[in-house]
Amino acid sequence: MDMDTDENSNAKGKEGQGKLIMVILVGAPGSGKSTFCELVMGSSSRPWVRICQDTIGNGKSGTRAQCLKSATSALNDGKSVFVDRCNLEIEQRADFVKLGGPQVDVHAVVLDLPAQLCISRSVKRTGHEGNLSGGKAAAVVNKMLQKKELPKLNEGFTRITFCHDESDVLSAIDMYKSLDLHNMLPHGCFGQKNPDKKVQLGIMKFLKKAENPSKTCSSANADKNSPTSQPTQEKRESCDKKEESSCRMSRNVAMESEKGESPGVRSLEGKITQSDPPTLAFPSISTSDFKFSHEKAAEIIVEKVEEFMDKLGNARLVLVDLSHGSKILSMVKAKATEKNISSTKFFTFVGDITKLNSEGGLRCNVIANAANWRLKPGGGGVNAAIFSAAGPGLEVATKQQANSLHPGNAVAVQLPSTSPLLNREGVTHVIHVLGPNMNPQRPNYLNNDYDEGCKLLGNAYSSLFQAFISIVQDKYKSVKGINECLGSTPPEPQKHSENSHHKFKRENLQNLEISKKWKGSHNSTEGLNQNNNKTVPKKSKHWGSWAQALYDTAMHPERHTNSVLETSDDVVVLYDIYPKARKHLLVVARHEGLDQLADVCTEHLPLLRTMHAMGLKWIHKFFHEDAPLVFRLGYHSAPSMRQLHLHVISQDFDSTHLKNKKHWNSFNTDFFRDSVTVIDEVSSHGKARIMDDERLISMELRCNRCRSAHPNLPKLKAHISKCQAPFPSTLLEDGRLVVEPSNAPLS
DNA sequence: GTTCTAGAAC
DNA sequence: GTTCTAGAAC
Repeated sequence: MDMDTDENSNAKGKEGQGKLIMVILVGAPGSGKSTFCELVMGSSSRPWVRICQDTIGNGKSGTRAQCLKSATSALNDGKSVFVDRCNLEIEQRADFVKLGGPQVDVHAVVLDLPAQLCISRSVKRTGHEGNLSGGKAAAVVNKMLQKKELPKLNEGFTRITFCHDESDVLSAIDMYKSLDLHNMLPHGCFGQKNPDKKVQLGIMKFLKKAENPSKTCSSANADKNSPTSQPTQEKRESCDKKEESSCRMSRNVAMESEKGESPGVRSLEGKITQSDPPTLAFPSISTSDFKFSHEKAAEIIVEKVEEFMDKLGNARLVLVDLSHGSKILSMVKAKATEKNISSTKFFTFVGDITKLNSEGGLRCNVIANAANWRLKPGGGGVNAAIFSAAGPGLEVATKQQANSLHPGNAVAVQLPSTSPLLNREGVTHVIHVLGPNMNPQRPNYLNNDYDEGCKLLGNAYSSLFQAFISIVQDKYKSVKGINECLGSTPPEPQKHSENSHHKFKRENLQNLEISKKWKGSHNSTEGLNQNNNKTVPKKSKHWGSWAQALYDTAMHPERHTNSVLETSDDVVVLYDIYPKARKHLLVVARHEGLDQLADVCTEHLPLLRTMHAMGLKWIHKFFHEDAPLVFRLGYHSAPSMRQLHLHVISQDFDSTHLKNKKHWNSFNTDFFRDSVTVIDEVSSHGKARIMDDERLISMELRCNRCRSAHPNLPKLKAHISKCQAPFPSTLLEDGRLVVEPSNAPLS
């Protein structure tokens, strides 16, 4: 977070000279709003008035209207104003924002501190005016945080400062303290950590979070910055003040909990703080539904844990299992003891991985999920439990990272700010891991090939632990979107951006994350992409001579009468000369300059609909003349041939021209953009989503019906010629698959 | 987009 | 030895 007040205030000082400031504090009870105001007002040369809804009612509870009135009159008196109320929802702050104008800058200061901390402060609070104390505090804070809507500039704020921890808060206090009557703070968004993902997609930008200057300017506070950290230490080491004792404590925690004794409700006592060591809780991978040998798995777990010991720093790994009699836990524990692995850094724990904090008193900022290859909720066991506990946001956030996972890989997903798993359990990331499968009933069955299986399981744990270490090493290394903050000056934007970008790319590859890009045509976006994300291809693409055939046909259909089936003002229809299925034709747009899907925007919607309708018309012709076929209509994310063309292709893929992986995957992964989806996306976002990641094309070969994997193309082709499984449900939705009416429903 | 072909994988 | 993939050239 940029708290570089000297430089910024000098630079912008003149701009808003003499203006008043209204600071709308945003934060749950116990987040420190009142303290913030008091500390600023205690030593500021600018006249401030604090409007506090808790006190304004003179004993009764105050109202928003009273606060508004009071704020207005303070501003009229030439005073700057703190609006000291929770203001967590847009609606709650809207009327205050309206008071801004030429004479008044409206700022938000967001005290987005850990829920646990707010709760513990609220519980302990005695002299607070709001009288929110006692056991109800936790419930109230949690409820309020569920509704939290982080402020955005487009609500009318000129500046938003996000504070995520004590040191952010102290820096922000210093910054506001330093304001006299004349200087102002630069406009924009500062310190945001969890941008709105939906918006982020549109203008994704990888940006290193700038070094936090507060670390230097308030270093004196940093050490004692832990009124929050003290209780934990005291609690954990209550029987012995010495360092070594914490090892024993940790071991005790593990051992005791396995006997069913809860270590306590630390969350409500405020014992859980940011100073808790970073902890990864993970289930045993592959030993449950995937029926992997427990003995072999235990061996691998301990081996991998040992391998990562030195890289952990103060971080911890915890193997979690729901059951008390867990065979895998006792095996792992025995082997770990045998190998003298530090029980501070690694221990086992019995409990529900989605309730480790609230029920087990074990704070884990990262948990691993034994995911399925599709990274979807459901199934059962840990996967179902984690997706359910995390709320729908996890699926959305996961989708933004990857569509699928190969055995042996892991992908880390940051939980959205609304996730109950984050707010209740303090889990910031879920790392999905896919292990090897020894269950013939499940995908990627290894047929008891334990050579391969052990290798994959080892890889799975390596990927998991590495992903965890990456999260710990730099919690700000994650993608930072800038959404509405565009146009504002990001704090020290160039300082580390390139470095972190490379790091991020490395991680991406390692984790097999598949990035989804919206190739925007907004100027601002392109500028950013060019500067900061070199992986986004430029809009203008060079087309080889062999790529011009469709363009030529579209522009001069009269020269191609032998191949063209139909011509209209907008499109030409022709058979693909190298059909990849029994029926494969192309509907080619005739608009000059419309080379590919990436060039399509809102103005082309009518054209897209025309192309789709033309495709359907021809499909219906085939229905009358051929064996029952199923069709799909769509575009390649990155076509080889110039000129926008819609593929209309039957789903048998029975063709000698289908010869390689690219042929298959270009029609059977997300690289293929369904026409229906494209029209939806262009309608709602103005652009279609482009998925031209090479990894999609090199993905394993999977049957388009039963999704079984096959080692090479001939084997896949042999399989699909026989497979009669129903198509995946996602394809059956919204008319992506076109089936002859008499032949429906598919099953 | 395809064809050709070296060499990896079986 | 044969099958299959993947990169270069067009």
